[in-house]
Amino acid sequence: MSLGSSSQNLAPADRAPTAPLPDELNPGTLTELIELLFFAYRDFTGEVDAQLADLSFGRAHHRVLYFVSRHPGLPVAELLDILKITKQSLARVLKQLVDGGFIVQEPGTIDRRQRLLYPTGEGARLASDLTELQMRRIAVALERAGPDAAVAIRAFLSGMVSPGDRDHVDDLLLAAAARGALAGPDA
Amino acid sequence: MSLGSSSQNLAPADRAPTAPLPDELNPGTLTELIELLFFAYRDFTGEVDAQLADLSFGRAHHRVLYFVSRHPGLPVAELLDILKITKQSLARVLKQLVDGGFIVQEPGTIDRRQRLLYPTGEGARLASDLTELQMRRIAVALERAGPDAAVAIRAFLSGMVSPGDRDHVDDLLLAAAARGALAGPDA
DNA sequence: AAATTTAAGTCAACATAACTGACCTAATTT
DNA sequence: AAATTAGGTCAGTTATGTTGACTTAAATTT
Repeated sequence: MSLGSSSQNLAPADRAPTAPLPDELNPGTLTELIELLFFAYRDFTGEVDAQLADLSFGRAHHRVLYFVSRHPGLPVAELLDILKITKQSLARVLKQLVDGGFIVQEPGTIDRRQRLLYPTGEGARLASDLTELQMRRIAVALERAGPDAAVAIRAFLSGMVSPGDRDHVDDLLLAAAARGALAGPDA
Repeated sequence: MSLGSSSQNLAPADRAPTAPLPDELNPGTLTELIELLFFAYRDFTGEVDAQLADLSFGRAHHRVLYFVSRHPGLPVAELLDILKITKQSLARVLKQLVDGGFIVQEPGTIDRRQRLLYPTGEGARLASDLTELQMRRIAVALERAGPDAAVAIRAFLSGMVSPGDRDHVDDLLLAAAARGALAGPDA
């Protein structure tokens, strides 16, 4: 439409009667959210990356360990679909986690071709430690947003997921919630 | 709406009198937000990555082009601080953007050691195209969250930034808003 | 029962984006 | 004049991803 960045108080002339979208959806607000998302994610992952560097693991290991701990019994194909990487990429990282004793692979009982992934005790403990760091950060952010905002924030983040994958993601979350996996530090 | 497991309407029995922290800060909610953040960011960046692959550019190029377009005249040191990478890492990517005619470097007028980074016309156009994709995605997500939530979401994302950097990030956003840079698709 | 498909693993080569460490130039500050 | 700072550069390394080709074993289809 028109507006430069935020809203009013420019030359009032060319502002005209065009006000079709709610003020919160103007480019200035959207651009700020884009930028904040970058900074938020940079630090959200950076903290955990730093922790993992001590174990000579990287972000890729964390992602695998996280999803396996959160969804124990996850088949490899499902993990690939979540991470959107190739199985060759996964293989190296997964092997290191298995060799290190953080994850075990069990043949599936209904389909014995599958390798279902489970965290070991140590794997679960490590995952829980890292997740606790991230939960703390989220809790801080949530307090600043006002805890009432949690529902809206969840809707926002879910809305960022590509439509073709949104149902899948929601299913995953539902399944995990029903299972009560990785309940957290107090579990 | 979408919510996995939000709150009420479970068996009312085992809900008990333990409510020390606000219901929204329980581990289940925090873990869901962790997970949604991963999926949201995965797709938020994935869409743009796919676009850039056609130009044989990657996410690193996008980040540089984005910040230079959003903050024209950015000194190299400031960009390094934003991206939290080394200057050797930046060098390769920046060179490709300069060689490709997307970014120019001007010596600073007050401090002639500095190289201030500016987008070219083509650079600004490309940045704007990519940003428009991301704005659309954010707008969709914001509608699902309810546009009133924009303020809370901004507070949330800002709260995710590490405390030592939060003021710096807020300053950056303020400066850009005042400048009105990268006005959007119509600019 | 044989043929096909699927889940997973593996080997090899390669690309990108980060890293460390050492060193250089030019401009500014002390 | 000396020291510091902004930026650039060369060389080597690591982490994480990619294609493509091929294998095995289990399930499914014909």
